[in-house]
Amino acid sequence: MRNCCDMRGFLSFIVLKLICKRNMSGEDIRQELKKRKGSKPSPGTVYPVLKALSESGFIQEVKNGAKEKKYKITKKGKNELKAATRKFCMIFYDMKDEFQKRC
Amino acid sequence: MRNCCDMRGFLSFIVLKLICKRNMSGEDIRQELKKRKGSKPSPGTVYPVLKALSESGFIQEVKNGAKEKKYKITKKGKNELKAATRKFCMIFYDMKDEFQKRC
DNA sequence: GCTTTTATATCGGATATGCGATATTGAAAA
DNA sequence: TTTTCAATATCGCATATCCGATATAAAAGC
Repeated sequence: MRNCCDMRGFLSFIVLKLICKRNMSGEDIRQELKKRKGSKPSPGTVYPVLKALSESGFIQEVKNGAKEKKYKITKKGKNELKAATRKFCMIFYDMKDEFQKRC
Repeated sequence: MRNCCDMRGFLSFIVLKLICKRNMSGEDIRQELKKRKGSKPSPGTVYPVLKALSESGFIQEVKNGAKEKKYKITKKGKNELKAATRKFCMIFYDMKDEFQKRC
């Protein structure tokens, strides 16, 4: 997640955040993003992100015998997410109020 | 702000949000982003965004006689911001908690 | 065993973003 | 008036993103 929070490409950030909450597969992630965004990201969008996160050591495959690969976040990934979250909150500082209004 | 919240390019979103809070110039915005991000975005980053927002009718130049151009948000810009904010909150739903922890 | 379906993987390409460099403008200072 | 400086403006470019298409693989159903 080299350039996370450089103002473009928050996808890997979100994906890492999602996997942090619970182990997820590529399909799980596509589903979840469909719920949030309205549109389901294409396979060519999601899988390369998973690969990159995996190669960076931020997530790790959980073997469950099935075709579907679930990923879990690693220690390293948690640290990365923490740092990215800090940045995110600084950048989108104002959004705090919006969330409060809404939730 | 055609593609706001398509997961890349949140800069125009932030800029619109900032200008909504108070009238700002390009320099003001660069300063504010430096505070938040750590690095000051280059002129080539900020001014084209202002131009685009202006051409879309989301912001409007405020004549103050000075060299510095202040922009204010327009009615149309407010609507756009509102819609974008709604999307933002849906996508980054989880971040609500983070903000609460932090602020 | 064969077909269908579902999930994963990869590749090429279009796109827009953000930067650096440079030019221009206008105000203030000298 | 000229110089200096700060803010704005524009241009070309490298880059990463995300998509669509396609391929592979594995499970399920028949």
